[in-house]
Amino acid sequence: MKIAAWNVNSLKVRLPQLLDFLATRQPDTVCLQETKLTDDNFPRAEIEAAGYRVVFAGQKTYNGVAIVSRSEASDVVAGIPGFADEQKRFLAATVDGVRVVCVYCPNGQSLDSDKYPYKLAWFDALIGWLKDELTRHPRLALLGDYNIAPDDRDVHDPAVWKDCVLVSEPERSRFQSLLALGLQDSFRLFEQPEKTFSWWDYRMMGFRRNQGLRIDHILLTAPLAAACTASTIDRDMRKLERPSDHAPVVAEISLPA
DNA sequence: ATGGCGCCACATTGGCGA
Repeated sequence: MKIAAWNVNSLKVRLPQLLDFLATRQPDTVCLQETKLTDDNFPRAEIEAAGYRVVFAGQKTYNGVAIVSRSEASDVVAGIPGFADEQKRFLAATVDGVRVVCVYCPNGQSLDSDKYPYKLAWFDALIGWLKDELTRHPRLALLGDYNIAPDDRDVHDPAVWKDCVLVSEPERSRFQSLLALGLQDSFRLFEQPEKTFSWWDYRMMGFRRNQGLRIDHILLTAPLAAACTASTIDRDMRKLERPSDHAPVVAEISLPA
């Protein structure tokens, strides 16, 4: 199966690109972030017409997550259980026997912002929930926009970004805690070209100059990682007219029947 | 020069993203 995560930065604007992505890449499951749509405005009919099902949790203007899948999603959970949060950033569902967890992790804005401790607390809640969830789901994939570049290899200019939000030690420590739960970074299971990123600033020709960060990830439990045959970042989607600032992250998994 | 781009909304400017 092919699974993907993509921060679309407004599904209203990016719907034609999503439909193109579904048609040309033929993924089985796609986790979307930053749909920026209330549920009553979600383009369910267009996605279903493309042969997919979809579950979603959205709000006006900001955030919003969705899981698009060929197969039906069951046991859908919106919001991290036990963590009170108005922001729609978390959606979990079981698809094809895999627990799919779609996350739009907080950005944090800057280390001195109120949004920064919220980001750390949000990750702590996610980690706490996962610890329990993993006991029930040996096949679990955590996909989305983590807003963390885990390593200096994931940063175009580590000196410029040193100690900034997205790379700070407390954030990277949260990412390491996810790995300590037994999850594996699918991208790093394979040899990868240097300076491969998933996000590039719209400004200053960030994409043309490849001034980016790798902040979108697909983490897999051991049984899925063992069955993972490829993990890539689909840079071509960033080359389109009016692109999202994020490119989709893709993992291919060959599970025994 | 702390800007630069893109998206959204009680819009023609400000909040936010990363």
